[in-house]
Amino acid sequence: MGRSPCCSNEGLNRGAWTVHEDKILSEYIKNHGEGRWRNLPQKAGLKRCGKSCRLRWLNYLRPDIKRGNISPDEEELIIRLHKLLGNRWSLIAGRLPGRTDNEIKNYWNTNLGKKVPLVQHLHQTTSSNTTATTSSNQSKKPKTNHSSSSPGKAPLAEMGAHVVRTKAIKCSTTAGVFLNYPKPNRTDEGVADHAGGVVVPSKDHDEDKYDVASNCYDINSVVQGSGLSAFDDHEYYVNAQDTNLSQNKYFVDQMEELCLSDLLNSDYFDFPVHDHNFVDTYNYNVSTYNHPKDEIVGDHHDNHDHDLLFSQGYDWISTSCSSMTVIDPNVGPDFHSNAEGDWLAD
DNA sequence: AAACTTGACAACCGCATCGAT
DNA sequence: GATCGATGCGGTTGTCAAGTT
Repeated sequence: MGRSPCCSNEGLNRGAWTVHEDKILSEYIKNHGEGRWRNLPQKAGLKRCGKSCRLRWLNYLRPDIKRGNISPDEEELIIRLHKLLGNRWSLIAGRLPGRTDNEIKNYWNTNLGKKVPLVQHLHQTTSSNTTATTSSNQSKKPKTNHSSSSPGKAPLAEMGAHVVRTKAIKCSTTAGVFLNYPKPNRTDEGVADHAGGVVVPSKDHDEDKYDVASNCYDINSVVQGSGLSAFDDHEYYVNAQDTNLSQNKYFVDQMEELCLSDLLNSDYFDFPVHDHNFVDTYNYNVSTYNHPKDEIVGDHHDNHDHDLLFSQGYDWISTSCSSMTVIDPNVGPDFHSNAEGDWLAD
């Protein structure tokens, strides 16, 4: 019944790794590379389960691990990313070069989970009164006792934090909703930059993805269910190797300014327009946004500054326009949003 | 100084997802 | 399309050091 454990525990070491074990593992991976974790212990001569080896390598032995205290900048970024992404530790870690998901998770649980509710509360009480009413009731709840092991969960819910709710699906196929990326105006010449738009599910096709209980929308299921090409987080917007803190902060700024989750959590059902002209605009732009490993976009360009987005967009848009509402501030006439960034205003 | 509490972090576990067949 | 092994993710637990009583 059920699946068998990844490895038999018989005769295997558990608990803290010794220096000797670390050395064996490091040497083995240096010579043979990562992967094939299940067979690795046997081949390397370690009495550990493959999972344990993988974890040890990823969280501790990897050469690019950044050691030392979390800087204030990193802390701020963690807080903001957590507000946007929730407990998607691997995604958050992807924006913090050299940090591991485990490290960030631990840091959150022991530090930020306790102090962030206070910070967010202060921010919320001084910000404009545009948040959804569903969160306001929750924010008035007295602070409850939280398990020490997961202090980050309840405060977010109580604060009505605007988390993009997603399934705990693998990072490599996590869907993204991207805001404010450069994309073209349609002009006589063809392409010019302006503020980006938002892609949201359409009511007709994706209503079932809406979680009424939590007043959230399951972005992943929307994208997957719509037959869309999902974005590759690692490559598109969580590539630690290609990013730095300031870039990542910019990324978060863009997300926050437009209150992504407000939009998703609120009244997008009322958005009226299926703008196929805009879809055409995107298609027009596809070749501008290239990705190193992109095989969908035929043309290749040097511009990797924008490889955050749309290298798979061609397929994404062209195959799914019938089930998507594409919102563009410069195209659609009558958009409304709760978002504080009011480019969707009348 | 001993007992107890708390914090920090490493490690484990179960499950979801991917990708090959 | 179904199955299964490999992998990755997030929640949870275990352990130890530091701080407090």
